Amino acid sequence: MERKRADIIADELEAMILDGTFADGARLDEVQLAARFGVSRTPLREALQRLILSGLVEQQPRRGVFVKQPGPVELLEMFEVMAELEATCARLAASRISDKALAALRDTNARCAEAMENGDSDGYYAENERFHHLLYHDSGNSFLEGECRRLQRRLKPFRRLQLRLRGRMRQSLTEHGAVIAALAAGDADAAAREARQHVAVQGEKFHHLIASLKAAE
Amino acid sequence: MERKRADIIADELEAMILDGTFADGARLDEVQLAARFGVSRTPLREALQRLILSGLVEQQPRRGVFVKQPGPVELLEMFEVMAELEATCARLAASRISDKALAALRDTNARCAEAMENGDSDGYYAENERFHHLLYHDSGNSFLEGECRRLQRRLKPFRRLQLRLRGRMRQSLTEHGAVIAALAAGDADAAAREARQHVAVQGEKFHHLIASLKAAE
DNA sequence: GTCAAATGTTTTGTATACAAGAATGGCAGT
DNA sequence: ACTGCCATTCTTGTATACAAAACATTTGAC
Repeated sequence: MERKRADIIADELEAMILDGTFADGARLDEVQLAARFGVSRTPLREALQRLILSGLVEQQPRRGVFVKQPGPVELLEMFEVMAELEATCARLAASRISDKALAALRDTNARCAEAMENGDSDGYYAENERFHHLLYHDSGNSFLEGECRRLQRRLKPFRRLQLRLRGRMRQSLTEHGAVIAALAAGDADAAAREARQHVAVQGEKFHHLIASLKAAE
Repeated sequence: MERKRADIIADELEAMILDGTFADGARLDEVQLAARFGVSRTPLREALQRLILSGLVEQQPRRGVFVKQPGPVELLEMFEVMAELEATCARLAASRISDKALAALRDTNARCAEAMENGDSDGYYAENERFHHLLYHDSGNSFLEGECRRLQRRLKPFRRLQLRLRGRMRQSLTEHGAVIAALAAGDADAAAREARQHVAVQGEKFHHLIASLKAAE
């Protein structure tokens, strides 16, 4: 199944925006980008359409598309929704999860611990992401799973920054453990609470996040 | 701010799909539709792109796009997510809602009651929708509000069907009251529970509806 | 010198033309 | 009669050409 060029370009553009290749508010010039990718405007516009709908850029009719990096408020809102979505996954998983899936969660968290001990930040990140994806899946609701993945993907770059905070990995690990324990006990409310708490960005942490963002500019 | 033709076409196509103008699995022929709307393939393809991303149709590369009506399982999953999203709105609103907003909710529900007494099904539907949109807004999280509206819009046609069930309007009204009461008391957990229940019931009712429809055939 | 109108340029939105892959139908061979 | 292969045709994907709207610049009047 061959993907079309527009798909590839959309992915590349998305990566570039998330990587900060384009500044906030920068205009994405169609002809310029078309030349850069070696295609005509048609597939490029198709790619832009996708970015518009995913919310990464904004279109002003007859004027062009501009990258729209989320501001502090919007970011906080998205994290809040992410926390609630993951809480929902945990709540549903509490009564639906299988022993095998529970074991997989434990296994993944063990690998997180291992990566932490080795000081392997990238490895930790990968296993952490796996943990969350497993949780989404364990909700037993594939639509929910999809929505979670979508939002997580959007928040990825900001989440990654958070990991830099000192001691975050160890704390995160403990929180994963709490979620697992609640799931094992079949306690839906506790599982939801722990998962929400794990993702929620609050007070001081948020300030740090904003500060890192500014520092990264 | 002038909308472009592609936007209008996208809306019309969406309405047609939701109205059942196209059967499930039907192919949307580009040239045919372009002729029908009196435009070239370019804006039409743009409109199709939007439908693809909103999940109403599915694209098979090099083969075309096909309408993808959600099956019973997917539908139940979506209702479940809707219930949880609205529960989240209620939870957040419980600690954030203003007296004025609370009054607006009460007001809207009163109009629901009025419509019910008049046997005005359409009026009830409109005020009910307004009630839910107010709740989304009262979450104080505009990103969440947007996600809720998006999913609600997707579920609209199915939601509408279930109003036919006997006694549904009265029950719905009572449930709205319970949500309002919890919000007034500032009880986040209760508000979440009531809102979740209110929407979840719709999912269950949907089962009944499916059964009735099949029985009626 | 400044403001404004007009023209020219750039850029988006749309139409059409072209290329390539997939479906279809016929033909031959068994 | 049935199956496999080839050619034709149809459809999608991409490039280019055209139209119209926004932006910039220049020129003219006060």
